[in-house]
Amino acid sequence: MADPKYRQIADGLRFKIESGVYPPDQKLPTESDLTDEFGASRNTIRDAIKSLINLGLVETRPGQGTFVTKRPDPLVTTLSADEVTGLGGGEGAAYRSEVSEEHRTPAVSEPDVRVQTAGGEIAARLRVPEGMRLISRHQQRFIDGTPWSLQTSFYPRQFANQGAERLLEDQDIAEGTVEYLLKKLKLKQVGYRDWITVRAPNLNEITFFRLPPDGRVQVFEIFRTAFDQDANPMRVTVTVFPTDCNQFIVNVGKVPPAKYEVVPPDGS
Amino acid sequence: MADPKYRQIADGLRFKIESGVYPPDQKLPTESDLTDEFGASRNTIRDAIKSLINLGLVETRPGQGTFVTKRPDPLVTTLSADEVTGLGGGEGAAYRSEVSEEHRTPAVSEPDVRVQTAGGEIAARLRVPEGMRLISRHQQRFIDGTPWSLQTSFYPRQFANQGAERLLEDQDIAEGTVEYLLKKLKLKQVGYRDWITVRAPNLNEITFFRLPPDGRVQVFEIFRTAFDQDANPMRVTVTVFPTDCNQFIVNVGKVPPAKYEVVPPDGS
DNA sequence: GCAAATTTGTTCGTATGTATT
DNA sequence: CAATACATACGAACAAATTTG
Repeated sequence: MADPKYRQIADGLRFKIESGVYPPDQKLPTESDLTDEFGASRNTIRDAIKSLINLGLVETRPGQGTFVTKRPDPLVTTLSADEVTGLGGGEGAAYRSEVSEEHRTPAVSEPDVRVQTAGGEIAARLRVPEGMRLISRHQQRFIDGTPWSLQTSFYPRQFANQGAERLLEDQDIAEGTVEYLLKKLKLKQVGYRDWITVRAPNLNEITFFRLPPDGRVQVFEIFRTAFDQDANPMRVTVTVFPTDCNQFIVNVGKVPPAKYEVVPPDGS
Repeated sequence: MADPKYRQIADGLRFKIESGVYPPDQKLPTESDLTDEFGASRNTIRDAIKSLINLGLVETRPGQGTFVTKRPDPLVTTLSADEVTGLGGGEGAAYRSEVSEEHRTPAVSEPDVRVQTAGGEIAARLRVPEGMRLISRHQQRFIDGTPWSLQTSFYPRQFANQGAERLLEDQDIAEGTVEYLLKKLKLKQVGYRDWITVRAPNLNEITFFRLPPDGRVQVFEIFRTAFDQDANPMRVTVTVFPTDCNQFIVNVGKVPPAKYEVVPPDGS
């Protein structure tokens, strides 16, 4: 009798879900049925169900019931450069998203461009003093019309004075900023580092991605620092994705395409 | 008056936390103080605090109070191979963990070795029929004595018959399995693919990592498929890390060491 | 070292609101 | 419109952990 009652109930339901007694999309008994089944009050049943919601195992729909969740097809994004096209593969226009079925159509908003001062996080990655002026270019990305990622790129403000004026214009740079900066500033991107973190979403992100407001769905935050031929950071791009429908691939060395590894539902 | 009261309270507290009125480690007012401050019942206050817990903003300690969380130093692991040592950097003995201070000492348990049949997930990645017999080698990894990761590697069962008998022994393979398989089976690992996902922890993981049992701290699950010189999968390694104290780095092309990018607390 | 006070954790009861069928 | 099912909110009681006197 160590565990509290709501946890015992949660574990009991969890076992039934994970062992397939309640398969995905199945409706669980109603709260009042569970009240009888477990001999607990409705509030205690609800505490148990809340913890299953936190685990992502079930979702509740007012007026309908509680249902075992079925995860949506994940979007898979490759972070490493394409072996064939070489460095920068997937850069500029968008991250490449493979293993996503062909009928998926990406879209990008026009950038929201600002001049702002560098905060600690960005300043450290760009290796500039805190408070320096930066150009930030913020874009929203969609796939099949649904919000997919939020992306912000930061460049030193002086890039615009040194010939890359279009960084300050709120229009997409069609050839990609990698090409553009090479052409205008002779800055050649020779590599990049992706720094992958996971955190709770902020209010903006909850709104944009339409996440549950309690923050149980977290987000990837990926910091991409791009380096020029002198090994200096030339750009920092921060991209945010919900964790519940995004996965990432990193290829190292010689590897075949990922298509072969697409996987049936469930596993472990 | 659209939002429910507990959410308004949560947003109010959240704002105070994010704007620094309540800095990290600060104790929030007690539940009964908040009851007076917001004119809500204790249960409603508790609902608000629960949602802040889900967001990872606060933690409660029975008998003490509610405190603004302070995130621990993350462990940063590089997934891409080392530029200098070439392919396989960080393989065999352990993933490399850089930017972790030098005084951190890793440890690995002896492997738990089994012969089992391939499930869908692993079978697809190893490109073998489901139900085929596999050798699994499971290890627990620690840093400074605290649980860090759970790792399981899968190999085709017949590798042991073809000369790599030690795969079946429950002892660490000191030179690393990459070297061992090259020596014994002439299988040269020419590359690997890491597939990065995030999910809720299962009961094993909650126990091992000592995560809160409600699953609000999720885990990275990284599938590493290693390929041989014929572009066939020779190994699948699944590693699980808690997301709250682990981050990952991917280097592509020519990049300087990551040390420069270590970042002060907070940011946005 | 112990008892009291403080603070959060669990459980129940009850009432009312809102979404769906 | 009525019935069903989940969501929110309040009140109350006791338990468990911790600090304080």
